Amino acid sequence: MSETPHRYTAELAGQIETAWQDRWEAQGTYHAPNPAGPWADPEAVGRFDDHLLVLDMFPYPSGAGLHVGHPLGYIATDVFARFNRMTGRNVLHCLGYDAFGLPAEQYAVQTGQHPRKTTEDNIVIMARQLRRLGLGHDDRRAIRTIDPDYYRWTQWIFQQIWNAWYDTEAVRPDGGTGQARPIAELEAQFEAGERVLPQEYAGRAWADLTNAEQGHVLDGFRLAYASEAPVNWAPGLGTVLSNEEITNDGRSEVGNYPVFRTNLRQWMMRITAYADRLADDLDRVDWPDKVKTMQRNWIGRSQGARVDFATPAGEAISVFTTRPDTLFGATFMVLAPEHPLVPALTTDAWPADIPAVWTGGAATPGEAIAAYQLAAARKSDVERQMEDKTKTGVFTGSYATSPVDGRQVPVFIADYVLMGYGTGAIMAVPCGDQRDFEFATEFELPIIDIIAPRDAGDWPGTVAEGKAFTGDGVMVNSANDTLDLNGLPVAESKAAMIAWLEERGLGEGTINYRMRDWLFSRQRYWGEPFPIVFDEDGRAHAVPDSQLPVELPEVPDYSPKTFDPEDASSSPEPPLARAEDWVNVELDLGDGRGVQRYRRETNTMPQWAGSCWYYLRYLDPANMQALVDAANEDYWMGPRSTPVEGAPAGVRDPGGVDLYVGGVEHAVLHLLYARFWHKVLYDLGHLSSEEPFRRYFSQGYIQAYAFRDERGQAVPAAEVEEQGEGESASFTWQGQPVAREYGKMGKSLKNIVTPDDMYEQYGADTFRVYEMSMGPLEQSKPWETRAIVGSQRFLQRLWRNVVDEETGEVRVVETAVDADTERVMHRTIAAVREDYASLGFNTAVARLIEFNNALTKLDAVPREAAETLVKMVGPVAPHIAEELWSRLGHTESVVYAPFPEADETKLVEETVTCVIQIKGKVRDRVEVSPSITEDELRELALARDKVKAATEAGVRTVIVRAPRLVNVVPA
RNA sequence: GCGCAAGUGGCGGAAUUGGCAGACGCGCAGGAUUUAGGUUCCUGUGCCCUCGGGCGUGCGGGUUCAAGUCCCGCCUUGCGCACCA
Repeated sequence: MSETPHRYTAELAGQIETAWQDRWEAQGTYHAPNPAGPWADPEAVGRFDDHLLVLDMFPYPSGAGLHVGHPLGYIATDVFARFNRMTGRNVLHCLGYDAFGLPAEQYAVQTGQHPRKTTEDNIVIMARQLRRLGLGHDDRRAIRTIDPDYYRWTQWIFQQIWNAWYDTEAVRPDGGTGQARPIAELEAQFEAGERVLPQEYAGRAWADLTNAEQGHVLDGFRLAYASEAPVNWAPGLGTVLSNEEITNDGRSEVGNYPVFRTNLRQWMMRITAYADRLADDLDRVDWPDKVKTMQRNWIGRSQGARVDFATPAGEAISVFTTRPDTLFGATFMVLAPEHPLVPALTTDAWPADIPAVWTGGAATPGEAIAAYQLAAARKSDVERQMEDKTKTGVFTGSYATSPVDGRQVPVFIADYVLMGYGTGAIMAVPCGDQRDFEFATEFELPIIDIIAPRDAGDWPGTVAEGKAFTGDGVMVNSANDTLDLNGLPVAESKAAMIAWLEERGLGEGTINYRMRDWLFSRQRYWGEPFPIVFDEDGRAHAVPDSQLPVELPEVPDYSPKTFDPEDASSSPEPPLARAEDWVNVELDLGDGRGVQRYRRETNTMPQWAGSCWYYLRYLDPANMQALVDAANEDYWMGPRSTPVEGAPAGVRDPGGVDLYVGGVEHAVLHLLYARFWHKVLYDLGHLSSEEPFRRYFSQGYIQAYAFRDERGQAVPAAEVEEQGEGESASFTWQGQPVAREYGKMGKSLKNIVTPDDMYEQYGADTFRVYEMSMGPLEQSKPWETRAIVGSQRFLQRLWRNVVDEETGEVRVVETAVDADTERVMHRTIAAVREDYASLGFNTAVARLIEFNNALTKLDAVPREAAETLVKMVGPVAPHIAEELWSRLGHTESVVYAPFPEADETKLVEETVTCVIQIKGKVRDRVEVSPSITEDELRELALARDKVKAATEAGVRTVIVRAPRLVNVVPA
């Protein structure tokens, strides 16, 4: 038997932790009351001063289980949530599962096991791992996207979006312009003749259109629409992907398969309608600048003009330019190889007197164009990246007409112009654009300088300089009979040019976006079915609310048909298409048409669908009448009275989740999609908040070292031994040298450390404290298992300060706290409060350790000091805090105990150390009263021996910053 | 190439507004307790030193009585974007 049977060991910690976890669960300790809805408890809500919604990114329940990196953010939000509970807030914190997803489906394909089974098994494992961490989650709200009660609302939201159009003219209640509105209102406008029909139906009245034609018109406006468009097709995955899911080198983010552009009929979300608001409203949320920038770049808004160049083919070439001011310098045009006008512009024979390089060595333009198009199509994006950026292209044989001066400019095709951006065609201004300059040089094209640097008398011109001039300057060579830009600066010239073009119908000022609409359908089994059916004419109809959810059918085979990853000519075949009985149905949609035969949509929604809005369901998960009761949404997420820090003056607060913590890998995808859906729901009147995430904090990652032997094989990191230190350190495994690398934790790297290992060896509280003390939350940092003992020692000392290790008796004394300890205590309270509130958990833990160490040095710990410390430890190490709190004689949980408040009057020191510097170097120290005056301190300092010795030649100046510093500068 | 962030002991990291660089922890060294190991406790721990002091926050300049912190120029690493018209 050990001499210290009541020592805080991993084993005892484990007993304490699981016991408290059971108690919390049984008592519903973390249930947050709602003001309305099925759980309405306004009385309980009324007992709180304020409310707080804390959110973690929605986890996917991976079969691999968690490693020690995963809980970092969950612990951080838990500490923050617990701290806020202790300051009197009604805190909503919970976690559900983003449970649709590719891995479960792929596993199902391999094993024949239903993905639901795999997914649910994984959730059980993950839930156990997370529960053991002691997170203060409201377990009633642990929703799962795969549950029909949940995806019923995912489908409902889809309907809302499908049944809406974007009215760019509408004025919102918040004063902004542009709003989603029900499609029925658009139909009414057409019916009443208030809105002109699209060009296709020009001259006809709404009533004269057939049903199908009316449907077609409306489909052109819906925010969710099916369209035949170029999409990213990954034959190896058997599905199409959104632009956001494609890596820089043109492969799938999942699985790294080649992706091809193919024309397919697919569901799209009209996210581009929201481009401006998505960009502008970033100003109103508190997010890292880095993430805001990434979203702005993705949206890629640029201001410029559309300009038309007449061509012999009849149809003009329309280009987008951000520099309409440079139109006089346009000396040629370039179309993307896939541009639709290319065939019409390709002439039968080369014009006379053209440089040989224009022809690409071909006998006719047709041959040259065909060869170039083929080469461009064959090149994957990867190959385009790898090649050096020498400009290539061929001449079409045609000339376009410059709208400003009638010059004939040759039209080329070249792969440096992308079909996917702008209009897929550019006017090339070699003097002002480096790419155009390079092309012009390569193809012996004229270069006209139309902008000169300001005050540059002897500027030799761009040709002499060998590069385009892209700086600010003044216009030259830019005039015709009715427009003279010469001498004007850039900004004025742009405005003048746009006005001139618009007057003549040659172009117009416009805004272009890089962002495209969001491809929303996938050819997979394990996702939400679309609540859409097609009638025998092929028209899409929404399944009415009353018939939701449209549940996933059972199928014999979960896999979409996959193909040779390189087979670009293949096309998708979704697994649901094989469920014939499910696909072909007779339904009464309640639209007056009675029972009809329909075919169900066989694509499913992407994984983003369920994760786009889960935070709303957290607010009211049991509500069967609405996705969230309006009062609950308003309570938890409604706009706050003051805008976030850093928001421009005068903006309204958009509301949203008070704190969202998660990795930056979702900066564009999830965070953008969720914002889009949220804004649609706001526009349609379902929400009071305009943004989903009022404050987003991007956490760092916990990384790890991995070791490889000389053959490059990973060896178990836990068994590697280190020799030496610093730069001369070397590593061996079983005596053989191994090389260290730094990066992710992964099975194949043999460096995974799991939370379960840590619970077993140290306990959950120790693990929590360690993760929080490793460094700032936003920083990535390496995991080092051996350092965790520091956190264990801290909790052991804390335990020992309260509990006798031999007898198990509480050993605090009922005496008053001495003045020194009291000062340390109040200083700790002040610092820890501030640190917890600002997510500075590493420094909070450091303060707690300092205070605990101070108590350790006392002969006996006074109750007040112990209780204060226990309360402050509560957020970061909740189990030991509860246990000590209870042993100290409290019957109520410490979870809602008021957080200690610092007494200002107790913070003041009796004396402070004043540093005496001579010429800025510390040369002496003296204890002084904190209230010493500047004059007193100056005299005191000048009287010191060291100062006298240094100032024999006199004093030049003395800087006094009472009471902490005096700096004497000798003459 | 463009943009952003970061470089502090052997390691992770601390340092309101410019005002004692290295809090706290790991590791390491020494001591006490212990048969021993472990544990626990105490002491020390930036580098150099002739023990007066000198030098130190990626590098080089600058501003200042005073710079990790501000300014200019570089270097390195990480992240994002990348022929975006």
